[in-house]
Amino acid sequence: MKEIPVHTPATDLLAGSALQPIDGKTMKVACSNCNLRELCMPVGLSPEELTRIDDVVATRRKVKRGATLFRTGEIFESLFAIRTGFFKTCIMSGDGRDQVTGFQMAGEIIGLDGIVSDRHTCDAVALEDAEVCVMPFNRIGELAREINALQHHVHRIMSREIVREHGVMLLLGSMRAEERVAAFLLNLAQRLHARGFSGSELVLRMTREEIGSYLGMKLETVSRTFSKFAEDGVIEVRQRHVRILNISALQSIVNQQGCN
Amino acid sequence: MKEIPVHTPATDLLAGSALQPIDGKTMKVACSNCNLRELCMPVGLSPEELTRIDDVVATRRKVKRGATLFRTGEIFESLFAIRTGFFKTCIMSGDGRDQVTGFQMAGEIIGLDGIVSDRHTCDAVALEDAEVCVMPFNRIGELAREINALQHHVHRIMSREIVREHGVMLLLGSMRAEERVAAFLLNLAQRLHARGFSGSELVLRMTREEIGSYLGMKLETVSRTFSKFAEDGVIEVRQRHVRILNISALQSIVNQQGCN
DNA sequence: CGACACCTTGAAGAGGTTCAAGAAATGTGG
DNA sequence: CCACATTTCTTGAACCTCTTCAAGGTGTCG
Repeated sequence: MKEIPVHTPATDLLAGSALQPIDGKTMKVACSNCNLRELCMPVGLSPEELTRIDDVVATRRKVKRGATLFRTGEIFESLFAIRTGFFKTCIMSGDGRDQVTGFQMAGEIIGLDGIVSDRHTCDAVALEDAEVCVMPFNRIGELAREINALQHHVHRIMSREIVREHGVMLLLGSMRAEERVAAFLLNLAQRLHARGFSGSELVLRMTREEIGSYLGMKLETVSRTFSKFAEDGVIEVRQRHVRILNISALQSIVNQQGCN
Repeated sequence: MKEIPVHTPATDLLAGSALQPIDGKTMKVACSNCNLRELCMPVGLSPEELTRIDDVVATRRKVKRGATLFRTGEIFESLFAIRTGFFKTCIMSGDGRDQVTGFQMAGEIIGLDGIVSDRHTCDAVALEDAEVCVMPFNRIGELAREINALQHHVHRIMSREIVREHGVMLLLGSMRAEERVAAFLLNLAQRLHARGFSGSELVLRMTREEIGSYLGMKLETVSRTFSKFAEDGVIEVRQRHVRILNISALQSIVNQQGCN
């Protein structure tokens, strides 16, 4: 794994404050030499463009485990790129029903839901200590007008989220419990793998209940399904540590056309 | 029964042809004097901007009932604004599972899913004879760079779709059958009402099976639920004609916190 | 008018939920 | 650092909702 010039993390002091490099250079928030750049920013930019892109990130912000990055109803001003940590987003219907709409990890962008109404429409909760890049949306807009690649990138990110949600609808609408869990594990593994982690050794950052909410099933069913997979030798489960022993078995579970 | 405001249909002659104003003025495809403009285009534009926006629409296209506007895998080039008619979008997983991801009506935009990969990732099927405005995406991009309101509008449309899908996830993930159907009917009624139709007199353009796919349940369950609502005097059903008799009853069904 | 697609309804069955209890991990405060 | 409280996870058993299978009815279109 490529070693990265570690950015001195924005100190807690800086967190949440706007646009105040503490000592001019070393603390400067910069996409241009961020190791996650390829995940959250467009590729193939000219050096000048790259430098300008740095201006998209106004500041960084730390979020402690259990704290919210933003909450339903709050004014939307910025998108957030996750640098480290793990989030869930969830919406709550009037009657107190809760639905996890996604789990997000390093390099992913959250906050897109807030654009339409200038207010956030879901909560973003850190499932482990996290740090995000704060990207004021109007600044993104300005730059996107000048840098074609950035404009297209913003469109692609939003489109990607739409497509992802189509996949979730397929999962929720037509898969049975075992298929859902298998698909969930495969998806997590694939995303972690893309970030340089093991593709078979997962540490779940969320509870069974949160998984269940996301997958549209009860926590007991999630637990039972894990146990079943473990009995079948497909995975190994010790609390939140999951090891995938037979990835193709998982894949065929997903594809086995359960209910129609 | 209120008589429905019929939109002056674009003549058959123009339909489908590319960019060929038949007599210079009257046939010109134009957003600036389209009665659906407020639904699919930004408001508050200057007259000049309005004129330029007309260039977004390259042409119109008619789609017969049952035909597809686009299909999974096809190259993505344009977004489509629905002028008349009714569509469903659906994805198909590798193993042949089918999932309806949405129903779209006049003034709504389809094709956003294709941006991320330059290919469509779902099928759009007309459920009744339809006509759409074809808006080449690169042209939208160019104009958005110059007209701030358009840029923001594009972002809002995509964000709105993301938020809509969050709602579907809530529905699929946490509602029971009766709640889903009630929510579905209310949503349809509300959207039709916003377009000047009756908010209580619906004509369903889709089959029970398509409703079921969208709501994650079997067609028989959809049918049974309709019957149940009818018995309870909440709606009246005659095939695809549904009349909402007690809208607040429907609303309380949705909010009655079924399973958690 | 007849073929076909669509819708309704019943009865049996399965998958997932609910309720409950106990075990394992995690965090807290003394 | 240990004991205790709390949260999280697992597992069992009964129950319920929705599905499945089946048959008949209704509407529509060539």
